[in-house]
Amino acid sequence: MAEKDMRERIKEVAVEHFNSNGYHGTTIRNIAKDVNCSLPMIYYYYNNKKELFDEIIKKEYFDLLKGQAALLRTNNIIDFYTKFVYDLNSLSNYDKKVYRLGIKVYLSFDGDEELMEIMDEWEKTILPRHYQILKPYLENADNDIAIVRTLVHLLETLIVSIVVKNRFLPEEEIREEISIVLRGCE
Amino acid sequence: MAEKDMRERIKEVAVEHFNSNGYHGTTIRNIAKDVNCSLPMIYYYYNNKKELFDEIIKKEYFDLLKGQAALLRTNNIIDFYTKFVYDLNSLSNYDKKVYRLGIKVYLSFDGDEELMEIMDEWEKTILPRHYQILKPYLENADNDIAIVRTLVHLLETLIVSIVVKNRFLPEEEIREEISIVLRGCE
DNA sequence: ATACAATTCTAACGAACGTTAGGTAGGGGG
DNA sequence: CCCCCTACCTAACGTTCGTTAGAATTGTAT
Repeated sequence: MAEKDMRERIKEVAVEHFNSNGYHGTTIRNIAKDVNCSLPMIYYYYNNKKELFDEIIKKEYFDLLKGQAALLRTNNIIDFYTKFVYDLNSLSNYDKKVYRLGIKVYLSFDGDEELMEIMDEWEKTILPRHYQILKPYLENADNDIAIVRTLVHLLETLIVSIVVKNRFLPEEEIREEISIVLRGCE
Repeated sequence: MAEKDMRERIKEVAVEHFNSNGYHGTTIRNIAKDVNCSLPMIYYYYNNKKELFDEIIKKEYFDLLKGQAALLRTNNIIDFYTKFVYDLNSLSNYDKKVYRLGIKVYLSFDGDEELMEIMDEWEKTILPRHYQILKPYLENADNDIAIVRTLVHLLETLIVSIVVKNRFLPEEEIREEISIVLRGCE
């Protein structure tokens, strides 16, 4: 009967519900209804509601982030960052929802203290990572750290636009904005 | 017995709860407990939970936004935007929470369709407004619209940092980032 | 065929939810 | 003194929640 692995189907539907209604707004009953299984089925695969939510953030979301962070870069830094953002447009619906849910927790709009701490740890790695990427292109800038910070801030909004607000951002607009911040670097 | 107007006290506590636990995570009982009043007291002043939430967004949040939008500007555009962001640091705790809650609805992490539509209407006014402010300083730029868009995007992240993540942003950092985007304008 | 484990179910538990019915307390005007 | 309105209460309604007990079903190895 199962078209896919039941455990996976539950997680997919859960992502949808947590995304639309938040942790507290999501009910196990509604998940079960959409999965087309009985209610205790959920408890067969996940010990409780929180464990289901945690697995989505800890596994799915961070897998996504780490995949992104490991992208190889071209030799043109503006191309690289443009592609980095633009490719978010074509993320699968599932990945987009996972991403959105992660950002929700990152902004402490959902989830709990424990997940927030994991987010904080990750956040600390962001600036240094981009500084490493950009360093070669910023050698003749006196405000290199500020430029990296500004770029990361801009990226954050662009990511939110695509993933959270579910807008499509044209490549040209992304390139324009990144170019404005990285003006003078090449 | 009432130190303040009861209706106002309920709203203040409600802001706190909606902020920490979201709409679905907030219970009328817990609000009543923190207000130190009985449960039906809430229903004496507000018809139901949703009306309480809606009043916070529709009145408190948009009052805040409109107050911000009406700020007078100095003759130095970088000073103006730096002050615009920096002043968010010293928002009252209540206002900060209202702001945070508004952004949560804006990102459709909470609230309902109806509130989202109000947010969309507001959002449409943002770019034109800043374009009007910046136009005089951008006359010799060919990508003026892109610069305005980039600045608004940067502002969004800075606002989120202060209001949502509850960080303090030093004036100098704000000024640096805004200057990078507005490089060449004065 | 039979035994056993993995998978899925029906039914129900207690607790907490939003909301309401119907009361009490107190003060100001007649 | 009594009436009535405002402000507040206790108690309960019906519903839905997360979770579990325990049985039915299915698949698989012998």
